[in-house]
Amino acid sequence: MAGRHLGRQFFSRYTPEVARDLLGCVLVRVTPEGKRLTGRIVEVEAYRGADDPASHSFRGITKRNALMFGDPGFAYVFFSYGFHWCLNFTTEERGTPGAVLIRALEPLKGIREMERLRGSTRIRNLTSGPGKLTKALGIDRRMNGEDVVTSKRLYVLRGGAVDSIVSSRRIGISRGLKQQWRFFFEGNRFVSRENA
DNA sequence: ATACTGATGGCCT
DNA sequence: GGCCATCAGTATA
Repeated sequence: MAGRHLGRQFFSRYTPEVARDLLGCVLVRVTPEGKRLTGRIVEVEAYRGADDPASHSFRGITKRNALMFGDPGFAYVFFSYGFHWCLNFTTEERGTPGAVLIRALEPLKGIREMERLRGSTRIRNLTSGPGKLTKALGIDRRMNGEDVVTSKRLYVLRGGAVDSIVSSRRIGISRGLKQQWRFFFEGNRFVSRENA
């Protein structure tokens, strides 16, 4: 393992396990202007394949979801509700679909730049949702397919201390309600919402 | 505090 | 043509 960088093998596991282990890790985004923006991951959701009706990959491979079927450790960025981008990291071995949606961050560094990109100075509102955090980090379709294991502009550092973890149903879906595949830090003020 | 709604694009049936 | 892995604003309490 090279330093604190998350490696390929970290992502090459059962998706809910990867999701839980991503909590507390630090997401790093280096913008085209060279600004380094970082945030601690405090809320995630796991999505799998044929066993998960809420997943984009439930019905098999398509042009959009192909990354979920490929190698682990890549960014899967999709466009949501006509407005927002959502950031995921692919998981599981090649051929087994999976991805972890990054739902909320606790801003650490580059907060001034995040405020600018986000058009808001309310820190609690900066990255407390999947669409908010992509805007704050300047992430859009250009990051789709980025190899997070080798990238210099989008990667993840192993976390330190871990708080108390809670799980719940996933947010904003109507199927796959039985899986408790949303994980977040209990009581963290940057989580998008406490209950589901 | 919670509830509803409009905006808006792409994917899938 | 219907359905979203969302957010901000407005309305009601």
